[in-house]
Amino acid sequence: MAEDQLSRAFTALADPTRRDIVARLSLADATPGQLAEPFAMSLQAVSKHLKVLEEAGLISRSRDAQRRPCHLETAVLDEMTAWVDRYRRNAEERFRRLDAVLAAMDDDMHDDAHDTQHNDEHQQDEDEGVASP
Amino acid sequence: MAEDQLSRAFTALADPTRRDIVARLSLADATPGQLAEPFAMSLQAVSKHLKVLEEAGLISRSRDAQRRPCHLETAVLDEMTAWVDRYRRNAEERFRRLDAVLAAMDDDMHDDAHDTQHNDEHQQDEDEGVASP
DNA sequence: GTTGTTATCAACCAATCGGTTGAGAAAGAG
DNA sequence: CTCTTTCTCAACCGATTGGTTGATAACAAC
Repeated sequence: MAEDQLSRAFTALADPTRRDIVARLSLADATPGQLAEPFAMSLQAVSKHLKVLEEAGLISRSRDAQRRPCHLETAVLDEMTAWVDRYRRNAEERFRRLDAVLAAMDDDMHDDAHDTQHNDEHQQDEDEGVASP
Repeated sequence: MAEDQLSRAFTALADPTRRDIVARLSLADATPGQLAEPFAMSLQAVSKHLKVLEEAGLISRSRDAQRRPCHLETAVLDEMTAWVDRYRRNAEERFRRLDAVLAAMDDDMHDDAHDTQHNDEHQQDEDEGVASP
């Protein structure tokens, strides 16, 4: 299964039922019973979904008599946007540089034959070590 | 399986191997062979991962002789951050209002007994309709 | 043509996922 | 105490996942 935090978080949000739960918890805390009500599935199934969300760190649960109200935690959501945004920015920065190179080549076409050395596809820093099997 | 775009995208990034591929593609386009090289798994396995990423709309593939260079697409990454950020903001805005209510209650303690009606947990707009089974 | 390289397709397999039902724990109400 | 409500745990089931190996397609090089 998904071993690390980020894998658990993405796995959790990969399910539309769980995304709907997160969407509703963003508006108000709710008990498993309240969360299960609009779905055409058993309370036990929703309970499993909540467990997945909790183990991903996306929600926390307190206690109120028999009830176990669920609360959305935003820290892991932050980590997710940070990850996605980092690589989106990497890519867009790369495209921006490529556009600049193409523009320079276009200039040379109209200008003269300069010795342009365009040097895209260079390596940068890297984290998230090579995935282990 | 994951039927909608967002589910496919989150599912795709739920796997550490695929996240590593995305990370490297954010720096430079690469062929399946180049992408498979650092992994301790077969080229066929990586080819499957690329198929998942492609069907999620996260990468596109062109053609160069036998090679099928992969290119990271940023549009779906944008949709993912948009989704996550929306509900993170919902939650944080809600917490901010709750803090305000608590501060007002604290004021009343020091002030006098006013007829404060604090009205959190109200409903807002909602999309992502109730998930179908 | 044949050979070599690159990548995908197909079939298989163990493990996981998302649901079910049934039993039981935990707490308030009579 | 018993009864009800709320929720979780356990066992089961079919479908999907993530890997494997083997065959094959597509193209370059010879």
